[in-house]
Amino acid sequence: MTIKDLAAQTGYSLGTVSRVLNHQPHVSEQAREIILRAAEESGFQLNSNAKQLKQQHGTSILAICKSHQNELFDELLVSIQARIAGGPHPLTVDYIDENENEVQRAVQLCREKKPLGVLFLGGNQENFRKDFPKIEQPCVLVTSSAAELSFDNLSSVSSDDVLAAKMAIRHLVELGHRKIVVIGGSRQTSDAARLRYRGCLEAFRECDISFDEELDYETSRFTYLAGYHAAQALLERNRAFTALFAMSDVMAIGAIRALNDAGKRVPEDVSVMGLDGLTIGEYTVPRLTTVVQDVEDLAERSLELLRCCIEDRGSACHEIVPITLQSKESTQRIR
Amino acid sequence: MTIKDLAAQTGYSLGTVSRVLNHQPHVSEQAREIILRAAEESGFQLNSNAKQLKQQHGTSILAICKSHQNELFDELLVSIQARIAGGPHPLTVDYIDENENEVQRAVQLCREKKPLGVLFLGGNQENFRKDFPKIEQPCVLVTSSAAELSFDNLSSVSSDDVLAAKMAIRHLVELGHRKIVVIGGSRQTSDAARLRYRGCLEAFRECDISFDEELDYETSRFTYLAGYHAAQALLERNRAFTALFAMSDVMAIGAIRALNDAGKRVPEDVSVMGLDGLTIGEYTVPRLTTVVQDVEDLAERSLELLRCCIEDRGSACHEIVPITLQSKESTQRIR
DNA sequence: TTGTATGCGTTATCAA
DNA sequence: TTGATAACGCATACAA
Repeated sequence: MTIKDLAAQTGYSLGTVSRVLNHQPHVSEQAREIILRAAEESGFQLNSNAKQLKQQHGTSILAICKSHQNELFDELLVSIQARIAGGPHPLTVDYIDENENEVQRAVQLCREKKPLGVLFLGGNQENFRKDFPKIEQPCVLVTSSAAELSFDNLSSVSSDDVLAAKMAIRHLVELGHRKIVVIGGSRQTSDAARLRYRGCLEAFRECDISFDEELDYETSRFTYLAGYHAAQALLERNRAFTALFAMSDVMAIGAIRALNDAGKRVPEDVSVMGLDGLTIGEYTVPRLTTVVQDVEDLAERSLELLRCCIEDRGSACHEIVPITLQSKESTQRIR
Repeated sequence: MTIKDLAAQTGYSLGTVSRVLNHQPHVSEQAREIILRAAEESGFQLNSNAKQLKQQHGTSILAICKSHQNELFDELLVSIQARIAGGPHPLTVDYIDENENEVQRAVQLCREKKPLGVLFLGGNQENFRKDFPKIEQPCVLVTSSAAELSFDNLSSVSSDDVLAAKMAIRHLVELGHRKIVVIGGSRQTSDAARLRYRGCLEAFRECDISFDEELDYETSRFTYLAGYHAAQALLERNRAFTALFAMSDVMAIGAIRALNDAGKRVPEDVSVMGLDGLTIGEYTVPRLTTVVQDVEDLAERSLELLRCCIEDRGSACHEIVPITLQSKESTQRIR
């Protein structure tokens, strides 16, 4: 079934059918009605390959999701999908491993599929610096800032990672904790981890609290299991900490489980803080105290920035969305 | 950059360049080498729209994921993506709401994108019965059986839902529980919910346990929050139950939180069982006793069935993957 | 082994 | 307002 068939069927020409199907003007009401009805009845769909070949660009928005493990990205995707659903620009999601190069992948997909724009869920500055110039489409880096990169087709929407970590540490300090350990991502491969680590150090200095970068910090991947192991490693060092800050909720939940298994109660023996504000954190026992990145905000602003670049040819800009500390049950004042 | 440019650049003709790029025989080693190198250097990518327009079919596998909320599907997607990555058939994921008609959506996407095959993550028999005949591509329904539908291009890979629910109830009964309540999905819209409900009833009858379909059952969506509310509703009825079975881990985790908030301890006061075997269940406090659907198995068999239909033109078949009961900490023998 | 020519389904330009 | 026609980039049948 092609528009040619539809033309033959309705007695109109190819051109008229195409115009009707694209909601263009200069078509008689009668033609519009007849053709639309015929299309409806036969369940006709334009062939997007032909359409896009002709138009030299696709119609979809591409989302490249780095590490499906990070549940924050899942929640972001839900929100993005919900906003985009029903609209003219379907979302295509491409998942890649934490270790793959998201920018190279994007370069390939852009050449191949010519999407209208690209959303990067997570990403590494180094990769962008090297390969991003090959991309022409408007892009938005989500959850990480691209301000320093200053490409004119790369916007970004992120939280202030330094501040987020600072807020977490400060909260623990305000509760009277002075012996605090930290679980975080690899500072080499994750921008977020690097910035949050900096936030921790600044907060410690600010509050005049000692922190041994070797003994009080443990590197972990962003998974429950890695968080679990990291907490175990910290326990084995016998640093007698009263509080633990994990750079992501997933790690924090893994850590709480490890503490429990080691006979420590949370929050009575150890206060635990997370960062992200995942839904699951509201249902754990105890509920997780965390610094919330507003998923709805991130999704909304990302799409708005992308839309603005695509439709209005606006130029790149970099937004920081506000974060909030949500004090729940996994932290308490030291006795 | 098109193969025309590449032809001009290397001095060969369009046809030769195309043959090289498609790894066809009847090309001299020299031509192959020169053209491949030129393509490499310029980072050339075939235009997939033109290619697919010509070939009359796409190259990708389409996954339609119903309800992103269900974390089991997320885990499945990770596993599927991992298996498919790097292969010749990229995965395109399309998320739709729990209430949308996945088959109509598939019909549209199949006409438009002509994928090689379709994976349905979740689905409703009714929808298939009505609209599936419009689809020509080989498809696999994952997590739900399509045996009764008997379309010759629709395979399925699923767990035995009736048995899974039976195993859960039996386990609780073996621990001495006789007052058991159940949280489940809507039996109208979810096949899994309907079958699991049947399993519950059979187990109750088998064990000669009374179960009031009105008072001991609560319908819930497959989310933490809905599980939470469902448990609250059950508590308010004062049925004095000692065990609760939730038809999904997500609901179970929500229910545990509600029980805690109501001052009930799990498992001391109430034993709770889930179903799915999500990763998060290993990290909750207490760890969740559950009936595990093997995600790796489901993913592996689904892709294999699809591959077999696509490449070897095999016919549809319906597999059941084994499930296992994993007894953890959220259930205990009644005192 | 290589080159040439045709058509895939659409959009867009131009003439009617 | 409509219809004819030329491209879009590629695969492929056929000719050389």
